[in-house]
Amino acid sequence: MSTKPETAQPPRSVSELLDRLDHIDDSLPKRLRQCAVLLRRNINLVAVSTVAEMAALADVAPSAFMRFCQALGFSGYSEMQALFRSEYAQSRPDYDARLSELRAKGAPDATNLFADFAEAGHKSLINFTNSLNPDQVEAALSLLQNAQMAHLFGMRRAYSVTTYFHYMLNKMGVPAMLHSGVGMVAASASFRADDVLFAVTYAPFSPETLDVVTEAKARGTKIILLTDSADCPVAPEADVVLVAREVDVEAFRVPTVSMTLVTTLAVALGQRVQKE
Amino acid sequence: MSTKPETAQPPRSVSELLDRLDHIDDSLPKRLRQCAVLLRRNINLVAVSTVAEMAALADVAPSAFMRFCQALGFSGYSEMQALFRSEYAQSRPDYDARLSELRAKGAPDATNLFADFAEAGHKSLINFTNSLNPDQVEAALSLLQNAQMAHLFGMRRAYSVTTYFHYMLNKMGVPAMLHSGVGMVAASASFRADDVLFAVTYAPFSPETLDVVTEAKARGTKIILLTDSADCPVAPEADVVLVAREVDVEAFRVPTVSMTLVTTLAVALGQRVQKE
DNA sequence: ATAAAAATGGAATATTTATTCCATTGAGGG
DNA sequence: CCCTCAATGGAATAAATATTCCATTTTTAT
Repeated sequence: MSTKPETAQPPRSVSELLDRLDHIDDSLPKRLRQCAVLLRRNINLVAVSTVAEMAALADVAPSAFMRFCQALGFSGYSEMQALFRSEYAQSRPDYDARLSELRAKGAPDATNLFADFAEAGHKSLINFTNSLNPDQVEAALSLLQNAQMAHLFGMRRAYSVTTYFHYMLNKMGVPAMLHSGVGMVAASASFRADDVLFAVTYAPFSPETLDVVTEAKARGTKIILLTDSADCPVAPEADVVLVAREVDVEAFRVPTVSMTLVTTLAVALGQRVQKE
Repeated sequence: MSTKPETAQPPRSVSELLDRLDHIDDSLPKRLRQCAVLLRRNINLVAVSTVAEMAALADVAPSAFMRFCQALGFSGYSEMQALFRSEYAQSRPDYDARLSELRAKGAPDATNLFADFAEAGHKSLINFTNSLNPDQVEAALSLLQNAQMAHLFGMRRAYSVTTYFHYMLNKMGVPAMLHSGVGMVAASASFRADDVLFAVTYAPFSPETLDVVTEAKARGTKIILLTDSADCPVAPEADVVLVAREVDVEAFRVPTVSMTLVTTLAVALGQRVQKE
């Protein structure tokens, strides 16, 4: 109400802050924009860094970063940092504590093991989120949506994933067929050119799945491949390759990312089918 | 090498710190033990709090907390905090940033959806870890270990879970039988008194699974029930009930916790079987 | 091309926060 | 019961950090 209240009230949450960032982004002078870019890319650092450190990362003088905070509506860096710190403290209320308690000597092996697998799950989800390519997901969705029928194929550990995908697709009203591979040598007999094959296989890749992909290719069926490594021998045959790498614990894995991805695909498809 | 080097070198990681905490815990004077307890329960706060705040939480003078840090081998609070800050900065390298980027307007729906499911997965794992009861897991393990045969039963969404459990148990060399429920009205015919039934069912509970549990009970077969609510009608019949609640997104769920739990059980069993 | 306005970086200052010191209290041993 | 030594809390000091100020540079408008 006095000088130049770019934005009168400070943001009350990190997401509110990011919104505000979107709005003023263009009207910002050079140095302050550098700060904005850095902040977007490193919001996680604010809670544990000093202005000087943030400024250095943004390649900007501390005073510039200071002005940036004020342009955002804060009284200064401290006020902004307080926001991040409180959100951080709330977001993991007692999880870390619980983990440390579990890992303390005295906790049974299995409990420790669960803690390890849970941690691996977190990391897997984080890694995948970081490397997620929206275009590929879109491509997979459009193949699935345009197909007459989705054939799901996966052996061994991959079978659970196709099983869940099948359940979800059914639920969403999307035509899908689950191939179990057992006693179904002729699975590929039903593949048609206007179908899509959703094949899941992890290293070491099961020969059955590789064969099915090859067969599908020959029949002109579109192919989506869900695997854990871009080195999968049939990757070149696929129209879309989705790579879901799971962090392991003593060489064992939970298909957390695959399950999450497959669920996402099914729900997204369901939404699109309904809109038609 | 001079005065009283309780512990010469400072811990180099948070887990190393916790180890050290275990060792010196007993020999600590009253106030310092308060600090130790508080630290165990709130390790997540160190990165974003001042000594004064930590001391207040521990109900201790700042100088006492200071001495506590030194007893742990640090030169002071700052050095200890630096450890937590660097681990924090590394653990979520750019995940928050990525999430905010994904959720920004402009990202495709499916990508946003994945971010939501990933977030739900994190929360589910955290919740379960927080409420995990080691005794129940131990009880389940001992039933599985002593059984002649483990019968796995689950319909619909639960089927993927039993499917994966079956795969893992096979891999670990534990005798297990997967019942699909389809065309197997007589599943329970094979239940024996020295077997165990591992039944999985989520609300709304499928009648087939409830029947199978009832039948198993009648035959004297031990029962482990994995479900998402303690209200499951057959919970009273079960010898062990494992409750895995999944956080949902628009009423849809990924069975992240169930898959993780089942994997844990299988691996833990495998380790025990090998040791025999 | 020039003046006015905005932006910038560095240095000075204020504030917060960590750390040390010491007088007082409390516990354990003879 | 007294002496000794460890432990404690509060106050004093030191260090780190945020914040402001201002001289200088850069941009913009005319």
